[in-house]
Amino acid sequence: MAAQRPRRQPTLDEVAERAGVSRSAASRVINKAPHVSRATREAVERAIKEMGYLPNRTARALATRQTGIVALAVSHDDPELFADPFFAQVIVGVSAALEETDLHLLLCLASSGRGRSRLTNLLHTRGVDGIMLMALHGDDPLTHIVRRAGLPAVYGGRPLNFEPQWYVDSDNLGGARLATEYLIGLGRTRIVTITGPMSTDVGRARHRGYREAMIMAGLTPYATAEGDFTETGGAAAMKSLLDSHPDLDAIFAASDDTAAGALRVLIDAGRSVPADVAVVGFDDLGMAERTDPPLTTVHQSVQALGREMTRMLVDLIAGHEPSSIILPTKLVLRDSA
Amino acid sequence: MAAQRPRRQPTLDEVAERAGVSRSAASRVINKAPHVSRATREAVERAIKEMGYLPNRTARALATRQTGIVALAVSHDDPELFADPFFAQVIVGVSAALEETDLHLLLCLASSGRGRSRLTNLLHTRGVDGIMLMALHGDDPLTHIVRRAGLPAVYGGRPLNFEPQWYVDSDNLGGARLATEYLIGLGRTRIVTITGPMSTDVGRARHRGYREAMIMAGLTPYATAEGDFTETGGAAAMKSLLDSHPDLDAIFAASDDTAAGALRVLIDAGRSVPADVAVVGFDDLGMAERTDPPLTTVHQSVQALGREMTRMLVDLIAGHEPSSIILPTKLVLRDSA
DNA sequence: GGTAAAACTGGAAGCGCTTCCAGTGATGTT
DNA sequence: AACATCACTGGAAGCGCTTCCAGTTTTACC
Repeated sequence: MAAQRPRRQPTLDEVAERAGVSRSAASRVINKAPHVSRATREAVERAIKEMGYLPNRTARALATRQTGIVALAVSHDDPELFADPFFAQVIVGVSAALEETDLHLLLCLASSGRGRSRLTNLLHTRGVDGIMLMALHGDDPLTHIVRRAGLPAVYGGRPLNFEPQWYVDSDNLGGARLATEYLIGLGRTRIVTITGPMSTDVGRARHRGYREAMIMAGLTPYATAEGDFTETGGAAAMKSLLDSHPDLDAIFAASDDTAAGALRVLIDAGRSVPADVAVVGFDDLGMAERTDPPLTTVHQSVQALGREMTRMLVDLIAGHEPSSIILPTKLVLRDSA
Repeated sequence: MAAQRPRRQPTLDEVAERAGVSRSAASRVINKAPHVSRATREAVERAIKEMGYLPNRTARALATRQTGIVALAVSHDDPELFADPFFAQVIVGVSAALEETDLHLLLCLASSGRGRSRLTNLLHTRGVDGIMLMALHGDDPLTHIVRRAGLPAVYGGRPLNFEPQWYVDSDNLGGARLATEYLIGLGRTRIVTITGPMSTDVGRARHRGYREAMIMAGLTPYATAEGDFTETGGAAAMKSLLDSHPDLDAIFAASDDTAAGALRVLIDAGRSVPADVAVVGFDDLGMAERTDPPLTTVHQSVQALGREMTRMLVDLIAGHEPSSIILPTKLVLRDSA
């Protein structure tokens, strides 16, 4: 048995006929437009209720040139990246914000070439009213496509190469500085950092925060190893740092995963945390509570990121002029520092 | 400065005019319909290329009554549930499958009442061509709505109250049996289980698998405590089991989070794992590798779940008659048992 | 009571596409 | 040579809604 044939939804014409008014009148009451007499409105409302009428989205979209859908695009070569809890949090934030509107969320994991061209097509064919972009790599062609499509667009996090007109970002620089200053305040001086990929803005900003804090405190940045935000990357970096600077006494890791990897290596090397080596991470997306010892880390509010991106996009679509936002980060003290 | 005005996309009429043919002819070549002469096709194709024409999605949707969008709905009261890595994996699977089609994914976190009514509206207004439903609680009104809307629908996991016509599910029963049999094979006899919520089908199926394995082996199910799939829930259940059955020698936990909580309590209570107590979890979504000791667990392929749901829905939309699927689970041996 | 302005109304023209249909010319069959 | 058949074509009628506009009624005000 196939899906049961739905009984056809009534159309506006039918509603109008039943209410004994013209289609335009009916349309006006549905859209709460002015110039509708009380009698007309009530007749139409009654007919709507009786017939269970709901306006057809597509038809309305065609007439108004508004789809009522916004896209969230995660453009990254590795589809598994999406498994990072970061995105789930973004989506929770986005959804919460959309719930206060009439917009729906279209999710686009544009990893492959095909995925990207599908997204491009979606934009060019006016399949959505606006787009939120995340995790672009530096010279993502999507950037140009979005521009050329002239579609309202907001960025989550800044791409490396250019400053988008509208973006929401966490205060990575400030957070990194905060973390490093805290380590300095603890009396540590041989503070090293494991960065994220230097090919990303996040990676660079968090590194820069570390350097600035060190220099402002009159210390020299003790050592740097590049990680990739992953646990294994963190472990590898930790090993090489331990080799080259065995006397290090604190670490600022650019992500909690990185920190977790570092932590493991440190323990294995017989260092006690935080007594011998203090460790601070970045993100605070759950993982930080589950390391051993629990991780002191810089908290960023990812749901807020999603929420603010959405609000910004909604504003943009409504024709307003929002301004970009940087969300504060804060230090969360646990046991690793 | 507002988003730059996009230069208007050319329409089919304009393409037809440029190619010197009628609109219907142009439409035919775009849709690769028959009855198009070579000359016509080439003229139209040239015009399309020259003008950079792309058919307007909405207009096409109105004419064909197909939106080219499918929904994935997560209907659950707690929006945070979505943060569970499970859903990210589902989405990766869904996206991969959709990439081979011309469909896009609309994601609907229908937690609040408002969220649900927005979803309802989306369905009734024919905003999507089909829907995948997940995480419904027993008597979710969505079920009826979907039915009434007569929309192609597939379920991810079975709801408690009824067997949907089309669903994809992991073999929870079989997995639980596998886990328990393994513990039995280890020579354990005082095997307890911490279940998921008994108000869910997953919870019940995994419990039933445990009981069946025990009974088939001639053992009596030693003790059961109800958990809620979370780490804290697992810890609480573990405590009470340890109280009432201090001599237990193995645990089948209905999820890895549950197992992690149990593990913590066991270690704190001075039991060694797996020597004193063997522990097996369920899910294998990353967490299992990070517990101490790493968790022996039942692996379910969540990406496959997403992928198969999608394929099933696509089939359904195409008018075919797919059949429901149960995906095998398998035991992954690590150190906890 | 007369006028100007305002409120209301329905007809009609879109939005950009698909698809049915009747008509044309080309091809094939006896 | 007459006929049926087929591929092709463009006109026209949708899909279900919004919105402009011109006309009609009401209201407000002197």
